[in-house]
Amino acid sequence: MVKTQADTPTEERILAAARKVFIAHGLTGARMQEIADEAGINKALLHYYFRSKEKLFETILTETMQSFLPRINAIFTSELPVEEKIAAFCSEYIDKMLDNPFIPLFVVNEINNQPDDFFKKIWGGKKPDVGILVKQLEAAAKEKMIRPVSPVQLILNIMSMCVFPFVAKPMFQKVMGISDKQFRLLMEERKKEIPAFIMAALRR
Amino acid sequence: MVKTQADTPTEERILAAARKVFIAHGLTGARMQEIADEAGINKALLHYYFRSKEKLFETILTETMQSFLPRINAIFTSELPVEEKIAAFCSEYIDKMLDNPFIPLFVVNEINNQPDDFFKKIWGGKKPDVGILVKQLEAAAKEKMIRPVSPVQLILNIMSMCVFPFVAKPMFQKVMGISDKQFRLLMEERKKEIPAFIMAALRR
DNA sequence: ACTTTTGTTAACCATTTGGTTAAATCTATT
DNA sequence: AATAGATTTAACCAAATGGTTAACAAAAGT
Repeated sequence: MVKTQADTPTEERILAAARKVFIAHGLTGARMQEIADEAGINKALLHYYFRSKEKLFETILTETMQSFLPRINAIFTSELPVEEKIAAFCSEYIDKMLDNPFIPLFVVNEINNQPDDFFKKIWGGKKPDVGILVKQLEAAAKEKMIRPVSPVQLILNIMSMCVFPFVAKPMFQKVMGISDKQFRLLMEERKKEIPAFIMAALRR
Repeated sequence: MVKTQADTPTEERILAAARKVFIAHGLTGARMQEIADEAGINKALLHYYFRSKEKLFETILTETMQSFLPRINAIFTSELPVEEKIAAFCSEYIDKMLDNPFIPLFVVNEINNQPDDFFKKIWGGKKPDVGILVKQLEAAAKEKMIRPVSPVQLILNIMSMCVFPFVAKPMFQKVMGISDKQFRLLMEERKKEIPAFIMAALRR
């Protein structure tokens, strides 16, 4: 006899349901009852396994960020040449977001609601280190490989072009009248388009 | 005798307070009591002047969008040459957002929460028309003025670079350790930086 | 078999929240 | 001044929500 749902451990079912509901509605918007229903269990069990809404949320948040940050950090701190580093970053980042399109907006919102809590809980103090990239850019500019640029502005540009389309996904889809499938194709295209665009702007 | 607050009409005080609270917390997060307190009036007055929370919200939303869209639309549909059009758009858009840094995230969120309602109420059906810009880009590419580009990708790039820094403002400030004043300076810089970056990427 | 521990549930509770009401106060108008 | 109309307030209400409790079921020791 196959119990496709019932035999997965309760705790995992809760986490899966909580992720879904929290990402859809955020911390304040999410309802404990909806999480319970989604998991197919009694609401009291949520408090049995995780003490409170906040605790449950924190668990999801940590878990989510852990799936993002390490690889990004690895790329940033690697010694890849600038061009490859940018390409790797864009490709990796966009791939991750294609798997979880709602995460960027979710993260941005939570940072907005409790900036201090967020960073302590998630990054344990170690921000992504862009120091190496900055040095690489300065070196490349000195060797006349690229035009001199403000590293801060460039990093802002790269991040913006990668992340914003996901934050504004519903808006773009509505304005441009494109389906989920078409959106995904556009983003796949961007994995090469953005690095090409950036390098075209940098080369002298 | 000067009553700096008391002599502004009640309705205006409500609108000002509502804008502040709604923009800070969004539709669901905002509390009617907080709006009343902020306006220094009794909560029942909110329902006396505007029937419900939704109605009040809709008023603010419409008002807010009306301060954004017309000028943007004007630039988009104008016959300015590509380069100037892009420069004008960035400068205008960033200026608007510098005056209301919270609006982009606010708008993105509300679109996410009720995509259909939003567009009907706000745009009355007429989306910003990028048709002219697309034709200009194709023409410029044919005349070898710029490299051929996917207009959709380019527009995505422009919008992203202009808007995202405001959506992610708290995050950037935390990560890069910059003050409000410094952030403003960075954004002022971007009004020229972004068009320059884009044109450098486009020119052949 | 029985006792203890763990897992699960329905019913309940206190607080918050959008919204209402009836009485009070203020402002014209006659 | 008296009346009518608009404005404002305190008290109240019903629904929703995070959280608790006490009783019950299922495993796990013994």
